[in-house]
Amino acid sequence: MDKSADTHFNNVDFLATKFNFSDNQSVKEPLIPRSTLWKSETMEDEVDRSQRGSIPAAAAVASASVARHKDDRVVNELNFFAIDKSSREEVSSAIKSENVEESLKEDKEMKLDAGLNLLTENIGSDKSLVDEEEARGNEHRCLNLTELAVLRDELHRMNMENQRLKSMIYQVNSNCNALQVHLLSLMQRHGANPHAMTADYEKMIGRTLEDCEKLTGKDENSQSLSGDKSRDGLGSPQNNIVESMEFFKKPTESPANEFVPSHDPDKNEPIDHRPGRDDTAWAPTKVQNLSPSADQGAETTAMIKKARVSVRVRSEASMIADGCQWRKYGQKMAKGNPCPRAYYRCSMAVGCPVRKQVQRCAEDKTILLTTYEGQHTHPLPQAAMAMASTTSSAASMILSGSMASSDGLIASPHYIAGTASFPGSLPSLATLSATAPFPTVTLDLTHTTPTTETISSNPMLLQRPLFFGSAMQRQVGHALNQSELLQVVSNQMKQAPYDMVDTVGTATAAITADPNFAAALVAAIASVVGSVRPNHGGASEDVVTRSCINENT
DNA sequence: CGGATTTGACCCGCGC
DNA sequence: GCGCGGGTCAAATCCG
Repeated sequence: MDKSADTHFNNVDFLATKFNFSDNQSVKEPLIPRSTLWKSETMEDEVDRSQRGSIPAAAAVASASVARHKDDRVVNELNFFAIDKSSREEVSSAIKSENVEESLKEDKEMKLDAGLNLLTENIGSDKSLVDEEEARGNEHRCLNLTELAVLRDELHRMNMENQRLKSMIYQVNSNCNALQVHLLSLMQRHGANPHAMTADYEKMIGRTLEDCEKLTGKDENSQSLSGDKSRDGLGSPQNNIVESMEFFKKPTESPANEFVPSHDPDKNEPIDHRPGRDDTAWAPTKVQNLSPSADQGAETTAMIKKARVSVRVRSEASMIADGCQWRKYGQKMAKGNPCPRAYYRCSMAVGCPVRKQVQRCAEDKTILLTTYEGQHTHPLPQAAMAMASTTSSAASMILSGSMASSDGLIASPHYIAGTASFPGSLPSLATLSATAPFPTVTLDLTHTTPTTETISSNPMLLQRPLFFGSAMQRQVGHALNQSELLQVVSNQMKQAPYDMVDTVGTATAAITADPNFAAALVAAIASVVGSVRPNHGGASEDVVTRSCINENT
């Protein structure tokens, strides 16, 4: 991929994953990481303090900025943007000039206020020393009041800026979505011609970059502060892309967005597995008819429905914060574990089939094992995307393995003695178990820092410094909560497009060689590229899917 | 009062 | 057929 494309993905990645501008989410759980967001250490400390004190991140930013006065304001505001250098400079100059003007204006107002007060205080009075002191005191108070007003103004501006950034992120997300869908269509069209596909892909990247440039400052005034219009993509320069996205969605109803895009091996047609359209969506576990007599397609479908993703994290809390709303519907004592297993279902939308089980590890009670099953049928908040897309991509990976086998069991080349680890991921970070009743991918986030040996022995980790190992090493330096940890994993997984594009030629060759692989690959790429889709993000599971790609290429 | 949680009953698949 | 274990249901209860 060319450099510009890299930049684009960096921007998307940063905007989509480093910030959480969703109103409620940012209030409940600030997801601003330490490592890259703040340039000023002192400011970072302030934000950290605020987070510890449960002060919303936005407020923390505002207060930090306010505390710094005008000189630092420019830098602080710039830190909101993680855009490329040129865009940053443009925005910087724009904000600078704006601030200079505003500073002058504020100074004038202060002087004016001071003068008026003095006049008011001194009219018709003898200039005794006491009066003079009183006047000075009043003047001082007035100055403080003015400063307060200025600070309030500043806060207001920050809020407006936040709103604007929100809408920007939304539009960048739209771009990314369009990119994803376009890539899928290209893969389908040029499956036999990797070169043509790469050319098209680069063209598309270029076009989207242009749109991003427009977004990131060249036409700031056109950005709706309310965000409503831009969220819909109406009147935005991305309209054409959004439209094309809608267009490309239609044939398969956005496979990456919904449940696992699979192919009927017999008909070679996409199967709609979306739970909302599935009659058995609310009776998943009672449909355990994985009988050998069933045809391969039905078997695969059942397998997908039962595909699970487990996440192991160390936590004292009873449940990890994954951004979703859950309603507990049962609790059982599981055999061999003194800790009860709790059953939850997603309550963010009526009829959402996603369930999860939460249980403490019998061996180590500090480890919380959360198992997700199913696919959300509704938009998800940013914080929930990583986990949500985990299940779909895991299912797609499982699908790719099962479809390659004749007996419907997982037959991945990684599959050794029932459990497989994946190249490109950290050892034991992601495992696929076929010994469980249903295929389960386990993400073990209890392992914090990989050793030097594990990194050096893994070419994938050496290939790109930002990949899992090093990033985890850097970012797990401080205590992470579950959401942060998932974000770390998610962020690193969003780097996957580089590898994906690098291997796109060989991947295409694999597609042409094995039609069944196409479905899994499309799902994998969809979840990698489409990680910022509102109801379906690519994230930690990408370790699985990308590994699948690498393995098959 | 409405939504969430608790908890015992029930259903179902599986192994013996 | 029976018992066991996992999973779900639904009435009772809790809570904001």
